[in-house]
Amino acid sequence: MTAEKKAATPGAEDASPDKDWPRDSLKKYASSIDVARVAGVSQSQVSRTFSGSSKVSESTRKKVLEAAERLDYRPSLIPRIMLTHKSNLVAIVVGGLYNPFYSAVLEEFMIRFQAAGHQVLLVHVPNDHALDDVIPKLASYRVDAIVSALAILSPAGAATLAKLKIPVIAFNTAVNNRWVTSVSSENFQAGQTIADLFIARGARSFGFISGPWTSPASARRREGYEERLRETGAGPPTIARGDYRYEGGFAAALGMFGGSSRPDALFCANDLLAIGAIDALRERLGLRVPDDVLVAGFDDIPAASWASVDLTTFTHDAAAMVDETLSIVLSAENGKPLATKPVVVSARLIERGTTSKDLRS
Amino acid sequence: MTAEKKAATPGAEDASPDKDWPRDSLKKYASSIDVARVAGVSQSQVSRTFSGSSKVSESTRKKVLEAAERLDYRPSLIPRIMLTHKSNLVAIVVGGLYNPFYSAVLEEFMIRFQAAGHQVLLVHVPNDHALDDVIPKLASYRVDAIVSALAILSPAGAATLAKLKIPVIAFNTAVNNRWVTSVSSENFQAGQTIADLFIARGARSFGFISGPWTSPASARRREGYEERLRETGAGPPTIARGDYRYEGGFAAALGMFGGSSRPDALFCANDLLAIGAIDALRERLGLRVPDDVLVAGFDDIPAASWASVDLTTFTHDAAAMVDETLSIVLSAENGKPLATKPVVVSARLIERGTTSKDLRS
DNA sequence: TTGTATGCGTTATCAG
DNA sequence: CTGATAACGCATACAA
Repeated sequence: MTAEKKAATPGAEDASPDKDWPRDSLKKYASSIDVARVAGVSQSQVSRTFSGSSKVSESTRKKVLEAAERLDYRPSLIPRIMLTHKSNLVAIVVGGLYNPFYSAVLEEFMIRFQAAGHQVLLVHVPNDHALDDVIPKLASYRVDAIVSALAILSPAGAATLAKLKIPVIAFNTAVNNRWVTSVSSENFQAGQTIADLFIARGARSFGFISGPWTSPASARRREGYEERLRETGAGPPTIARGDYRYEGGFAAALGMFGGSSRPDALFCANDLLAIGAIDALRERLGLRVPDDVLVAGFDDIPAASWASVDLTTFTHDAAAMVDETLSIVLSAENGKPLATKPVVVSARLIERGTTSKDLRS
Repeated sequence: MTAEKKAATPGAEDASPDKDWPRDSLKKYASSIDVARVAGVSQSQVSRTFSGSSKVSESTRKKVLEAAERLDYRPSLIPRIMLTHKSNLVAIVVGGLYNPFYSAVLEEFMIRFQAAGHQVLLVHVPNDHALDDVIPKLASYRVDAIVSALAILSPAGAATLAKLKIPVIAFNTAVNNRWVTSVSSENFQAGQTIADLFIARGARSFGFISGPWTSPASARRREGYEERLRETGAGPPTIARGDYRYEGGFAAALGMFGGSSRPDALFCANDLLAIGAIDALRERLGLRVPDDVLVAGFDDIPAASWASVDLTTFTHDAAAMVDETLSIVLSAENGKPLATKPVVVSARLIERGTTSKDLRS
């Protein structure tokens, strides 16, 4: 049966003209074969005209372009994926965009990847565990690489990813192996730096509001902070757990400063927590920042520089993060294994109003 | 030549066993043929096992699954796209994620689309004009639909889209035709509502800080505001142009309130502008909000509910927006033309502190 | 139930 | 420079 169609092809150029297109309703796009037929050339020439790889005479080129225009032809990239085993698709996995920092990084990535000729497949996973549900989908779309902006990436999740043999770049994760490269900011150093700053401003008692316990980034910032406090002979900080959100910072600060003894310097694992904490101090507890309490955050989200907030914080070197990631992805495309060392990009202190007071004065 | 390979297939199951896989370095994934060979069944059976559409005997099913496991087989979706002319890919076009409202909507979309079995291709375009560069790419990836969160969509851009015969859902655009459906909030009514509220609070002179002139959403909000002010006999509002960003609101407010005559009620086209304006009033001009000036915004971004901001604003019915969009996309997939009427979802007033004062008291 | 053959829309190879 | 043809990996109609 099907052989019949085939058999008819040899002389088909001039066969049933009405059979040209409105055949099946499924077909939405003209194919190179359709174009070829209309232009009166071979399909190869159409392909060559659009890929530009090979030479085509000006006359055929013109005929092809005309026919293509008439049929609204858009070459499909799908078959190419099959042939080359490269989709030019990069998946970005995010767990939530409520933190403006992630939005900003995501945007940066989109721009850069597009510029490099990649398309971005955006994937949302509510939590680390759900990763297993999404991964097969990504593999099925043959993404070239996966960038995980997930705050946390469990060893189990990492294992799932590793099985796919797809290069993975993960932010702020402890995992790092043949298929997973970790990219983080200088979290530990930032913690140290803030401790130094607080001490220089005359602070005597210290507080820290963390992200989720599972967040390596939060843990590292805290470690640096605690270590430096210990080194300088200051007492250990009071710790409260937040969740990286405004509300978490607000509630944690209420708890930490509601009692009798209160810290006079507070480091928060991110800006959202810090802003929540500041609001709790000012609006609910009647404390002044920085006159009574020094506060610092991390991320340098847009709100941190608002006049009413003016928060001391750290900027990630977003450009470097993206650069590194991009180069990892690109080199991985040549089949090379990933760099085996975690990548660390700088975090720069931005001093603003919330630490501008010398507590001894 | 190639025919030889083909000819060899019949008895190939037991042929050169080393030829099994590490053939070409390009190939990263096992194919259904590889699995079939290892399992000792036909490729069809592998396909059937994974698609689940047809019946497969328990014994073969088991053999197939085992082989697949051993080879880390992940069925590719790419060929299916070719067969069905459906990619299950939906493109979301964004112009910038600096506005938390967009991030939130984007996240909502991702979640819903994924739940509906679609993947999201995220595309960034710096401006309306650049849309033309990106569209062909999207067509080449055979996306099923395009959701444009671009604040503006020019008629030219719309025309480009229409040629592709890809369903487009655009937010807050004036365009609406066979291929482009517009989805917006009740911008006009919101403008009226705010005017009413200001008047009820005893305001006498009014101000408005707009988004970019090209933004239809901003224009509609202003129109409703102005119309109601006119109806009630109040003077026309002082207008300043912002750009939907904090800095724009800050600068615009400085200009509008820096002179001798100043409005005592200010409506801003979005929350970011409003927050910028408030900061300018409080931190730079020494004015009190709401005691001296009432302020309202639009979007209900997270920061609007921060204790230090406490901004009166409007929430979009994000869930409805996504619902509508999703149903449009899904129905369009059956080849039906798009709904010809623009979709309007409700905007609900959220009264907060920045309008809590009665100016006459 | 299972196997065979064919097509989807490209690119690459190989003859002309 | 041009045309035929073989893949790529899967789904499906058809035959067995």
